[in-house]
Amino acid sequence: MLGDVFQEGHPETPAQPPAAGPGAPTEPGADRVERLLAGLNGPQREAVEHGEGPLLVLAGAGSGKTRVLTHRIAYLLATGAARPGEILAITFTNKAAAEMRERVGQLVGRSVRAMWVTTFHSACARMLRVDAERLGYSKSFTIYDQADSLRMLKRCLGELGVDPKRFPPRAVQAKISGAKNQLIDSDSYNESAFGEFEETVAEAFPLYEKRMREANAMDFDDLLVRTVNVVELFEDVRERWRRTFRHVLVDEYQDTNHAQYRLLQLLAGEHKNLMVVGDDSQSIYGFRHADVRNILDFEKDFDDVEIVKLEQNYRSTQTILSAANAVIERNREGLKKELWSEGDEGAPVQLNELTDEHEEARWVAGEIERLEQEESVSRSEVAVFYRTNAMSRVLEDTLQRFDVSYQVIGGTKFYERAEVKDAIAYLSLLANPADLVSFGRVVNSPRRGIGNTTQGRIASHVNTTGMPVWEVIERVEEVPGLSGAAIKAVSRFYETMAGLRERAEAEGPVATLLEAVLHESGYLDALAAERTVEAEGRGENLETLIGGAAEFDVEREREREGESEVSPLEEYLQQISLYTEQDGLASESELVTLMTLHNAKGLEYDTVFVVGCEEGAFPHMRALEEGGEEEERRLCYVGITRARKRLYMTWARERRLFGRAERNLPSRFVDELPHELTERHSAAARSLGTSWSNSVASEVTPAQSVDPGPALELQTGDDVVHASFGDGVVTAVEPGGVVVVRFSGDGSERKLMADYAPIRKR
DNA sequence: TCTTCGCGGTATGGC
DNA sequence: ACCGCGAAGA
Repeated sequence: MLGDVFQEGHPETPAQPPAAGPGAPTEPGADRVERLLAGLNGPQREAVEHGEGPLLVLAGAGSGKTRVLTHRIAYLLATGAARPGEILAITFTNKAAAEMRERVGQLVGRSVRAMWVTTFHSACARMLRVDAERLGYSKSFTIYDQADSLRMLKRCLGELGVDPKRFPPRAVQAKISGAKNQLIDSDSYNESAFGEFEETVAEAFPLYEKRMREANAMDFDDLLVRTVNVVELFEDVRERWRRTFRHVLVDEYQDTNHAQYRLLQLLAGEHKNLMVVGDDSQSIYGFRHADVRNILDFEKDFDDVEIVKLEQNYRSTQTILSAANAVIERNREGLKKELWSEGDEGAPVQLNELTDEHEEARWVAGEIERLEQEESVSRSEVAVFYRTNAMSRVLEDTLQRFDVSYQVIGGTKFYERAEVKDAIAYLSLLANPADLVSFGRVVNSPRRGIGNTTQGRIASHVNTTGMPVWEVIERVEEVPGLSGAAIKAVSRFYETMAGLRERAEAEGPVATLLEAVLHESGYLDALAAERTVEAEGRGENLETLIGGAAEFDVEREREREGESEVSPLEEYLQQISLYTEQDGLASESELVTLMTLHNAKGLEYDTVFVVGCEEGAFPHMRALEEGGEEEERRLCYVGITRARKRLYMTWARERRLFGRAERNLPSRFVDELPHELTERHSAAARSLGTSWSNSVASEVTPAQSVDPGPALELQTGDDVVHASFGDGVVTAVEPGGVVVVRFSGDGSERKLMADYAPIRKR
């Protein structure tokens, strides 16, 4: 669904797997049920066949949990226990939702269309489109992402005269978000606020809520909290959704927070048809207030819970599983589970020490090339995981230089680019005339001579009168203190927008509207006038955006034959505001996949590299400070268990952070791996000539043969390739790792740091 | 009002 | 190493 906007076409799913056949609907139920159960192991079958009432499936990594969920849904349909429209299946990420939808579709065909298979946030947004008016929002409320919400909060803090140096807006935002996820409102927060900082938060909290409501906007937390509010406050709403969702299924239950838990209780507390699937060992979202206790206490929270444990792993080699088990065993908290497999022993875990992040990246790139050439490993079956997004940059640079094409999941997202946010903000303002943050974003972009002063006066007029910003600019002459020039500029802006608004209200295709917006606002003209490569790139991004909108239009036409309660524009905005780039770029193409460990959950690859395994980086220092060692270890467990056949863990002795070189020890998690499962290599020891570690098996460094290796090895006469200067030849090697290279392109001779310059041997 | 420059904070993770 | 913001200049 969401994900489809940018996914390759629509693989118009033939939707009928061999099992169900075209005759499925008329096939006797018993047969269909038998086919659904065939191929499931004992515990899996038990979970699928579960009758009414709460069910907890403790599913170890790779134990076929999605299979159980999808088959359970199909089973409910096949046995007549539920109709498609009565199913609510919740996951945490859009990617997981898209996959689940696809796989359910393969089992049950087009009836998947009537089901709600989505994320918590999407489900809530959808429910709120129906009922938000009960809480004083209009249906067309805007969803603010973290950046938008921060802008709003900064505005509020400014209004209160809070010094941002003493009370960083981000910290205030985190506090408010934390409170909301605990379902603590601003009044109760105020009562328990302690100390200067919390008292400041207690002051900002209600104002922020007020301004958000005036802007008819919700942040991500609001989506959950407001849904809980509306379901809790209004009996008819509660009854409606309870009747609608007679079966609720939740994936990754270990990652639910209190608000989500409460919502599930409200929706499923009565009929109790709640199936939750999860693995406490993979609980890695404490930072966004997920509470492992939810899964640990599920048995106590509901009566007559059936528990099924899935421990047989169908994914990884025994070596990888043993490594995972060894790591997770160190945690004190958690339910005992032991993964086992009928599969092969497999290759040992490869541990590699490198001198710095550049060498690490080169090593990974070289090893990917070697695997491809010597073991015919497809690049699409290779993934590189890192702890923080910042680590992707060096990897990206290096892979590019090695001509290894890759895709990055997450990270700087398409929808977070300035030009894309601008375009969306125009649309948001058209859909929601009170959207002050979007107004602030677009009113002077492109430049219209409406600067900070004018904007500030408009904003405070909005605050004092409580009128939507749209109405304020419609009657801009009433805003106190504005110069004649400012009034004129704002009026012109208003006229343009009013024309666009009429088009929006005609409810035509979103793509057409978006194009009109970009043209008539002068946005494209301003871009064109820049005449820079960057501006060109931004133009291309906007074209991509329009293309995506066009796909949305087609999809909407086809999927929902006009039975939607909201306008196409509103629906589009909702979709993309919850969309994060999972890059449908397709797994068929030969791309190596890069992502954070958090993003990796739920995925699997033949070959996995976990880079940056250093104390301080992973486990991350900030996480350790917050007492999150166990969560970091679970994150490591998640990373390890993604690998089917080959697992590499690498670390760099030195890594640049904020431009400063930091020396680090290998991650404690590396040391927690039993020696008999690993093979340890060190390129660092060799190139530096010294080693801090005796455990380095220096005779086992076969990977070096294809690694372009530490550039220190360059000799006069070597042919090299530089990322930007192209081909060249080494004319001299100087002490301190400096090489002199003459480039054939322009004949220039340059001194380069062999270790850091983007060069490699030919 | 807009643009440029320089400083300082930043980069744990995501819906 | 990069981005955003404020101050100062145009």
